[in-house]
Order: sequence, then C-alpha cells, then structure tokens
Amino acid sequence: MPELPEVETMVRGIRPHVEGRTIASVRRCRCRLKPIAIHPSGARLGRLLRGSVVNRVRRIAKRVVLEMGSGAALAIEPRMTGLVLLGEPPNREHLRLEWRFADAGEYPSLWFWDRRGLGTVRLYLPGEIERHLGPERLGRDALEMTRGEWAAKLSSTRRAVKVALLDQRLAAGIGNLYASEILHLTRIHPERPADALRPSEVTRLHAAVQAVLSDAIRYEGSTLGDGTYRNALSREGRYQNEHRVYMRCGSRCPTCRRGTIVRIVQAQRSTFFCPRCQRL
DNA sequence: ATTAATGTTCAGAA
DNA sequence: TTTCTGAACATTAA
Repeated sequence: MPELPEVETMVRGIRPHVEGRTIASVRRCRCRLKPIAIHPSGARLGRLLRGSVVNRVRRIAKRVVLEMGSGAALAIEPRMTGLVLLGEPPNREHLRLEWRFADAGEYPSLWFWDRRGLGTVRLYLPGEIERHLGPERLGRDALEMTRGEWAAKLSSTRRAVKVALLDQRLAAGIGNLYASEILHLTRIHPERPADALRPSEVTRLHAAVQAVLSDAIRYEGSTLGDGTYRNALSREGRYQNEHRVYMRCGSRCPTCRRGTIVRIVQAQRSTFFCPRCQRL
C-alpha cells in the first residue's frame, strides 16, 4: 500500500532522528519466512554501510532513500506491506532488517518490517542511483508535474486513464488507492482512454493530483482495514476517513449525492468510482 | 478445504 | 513499440 503519501510520511517521520547519525551495523533478521531481497547481499551490505553517516533522508517515488556520507544511497522499497520504523513494530515475526546506530539515542535502531515480504532494499554505490531510479526508469514525481507535463504524458497513451495513472514511468508515486480517489474528484470515468481527455479535464486532473496527495500527506496516509500501514512511530494514518470512493462500494457519492459507488476490475486491480458523475 | 483478493513491481509474452 | 499477464509472498475472507 505505501504510495507517495505514506512513503513521504515515513521519510518525514524518520528524518529528524536519522540524519547525521552513523550506522554501526546491519542485521538481517532471521526467521523461517523467506529472506528479504537485498542488494548487495548479506555481509557485503553491512561492510559497505558500517561507519557511514546518513547525510540526508529523502523520497524517490515510493522509495525511502538514505543518502550516505560516502556517496552511496540506500533505497528501501516497501511495495505492498513494508514499513520503515523507529519504534515498536506490529510484531517481531515480520521484522526483516535492522540498522543499528553507533550512538544509542532515543531510537537505537531503524527497522524494516514487511508482512508479505515483497519489499526490497538496495544499496547503490556513488553515482549508481541516478542510473537506476532516474528518468529512464521512473517518470517525474507526481507532485512535481506541471499541467503541461500531464497533458503530454496522457496524450501519449490509449490506455484507460486509471491504468495510465498507475504507470510509474508516466508519473511516479500514484498507486491503486489514490488513482481512484484522484479520478473521482475530477469526475472522469476511470475507463476513459487517457488520450481522450479534454483540456479542461487535464486541468482538473492536475489539480486533483495536487489536492488528493497533499491532503493525504497532511493526514499521514491511509491505514486500511487490515491496519498494516503505520508511520515511523507505529501510529495509524488518518486519510482513510476522508476516502471518497476507495473501499466504499454501495455508499452515496459525495460529489453528486445521488450515484452509488461501485467496484470494477482494471488491470487486475480494484477500481472504485461513481458511474453517475464520472462520465465516460 | 480450496480459491480469490490485498496496497507494487517487473520480466516476458502478446 | 505498446500493452497485457502472471509471479514474487504472506495472510485473511469467502
């Protein structure tokens, strides 16, 4: 689940407690679950990081990135259920990695916890990260895109606009939940071909991306029914209370107040929308 | 007891 | 080239 707002919340949560600190050791938590995918593997990751200072914590799309004093960069990709934590994890069972700091401090360690285990952790050597997470692989950050960039990107594909919003090369950071929320605010049908948006609709889409993502960041992300997502201090997000359509089938549409929210499947993912006010 | 579904990404096929 | 499908994994609900 962690999409742009949740990952941004993780970054803001750990930044004041991690920047400037030195990593003393890295430990892969051994459990009977399948070991986490990390690169480089095992001892080498520890050797490369040990004694290194965290210069800066930042977000690249849906990844938490620690830039080290050495110029290397650690990219943590939570995918479906990963959490970056300073405090108590939901359980010890699914702890995957621990970075222990040289000084004890209020939080002696940074943790990566992941229930499903699809998340990845990767250390890029100096200069490598730009090649791997640069413009060839990822589009511009969804929050930084201008109206003109949206217009150009959307007109370049015939896919359904909901599916296009999930394409990380088109715009980086939007995921399944926020794609439905953004489109509902624009009153555009999720199955509309992306290249068939009128100029006024592109304008509304640009505005809705800004509105939904910045609101969701302000509310510290969405913690869904299974309660998996937490911020760095294990607190739940609050944006789920503001959802207009996501997981709200059968509810009255908050825009037109007459339609009923329905669920369809696009690209093997759930889409929620109001068939009355979101026009094809 | 199977089967389907869950927030993401990517390789490989169509 | 662009777009679609299934797999990676663990857990829960039907």
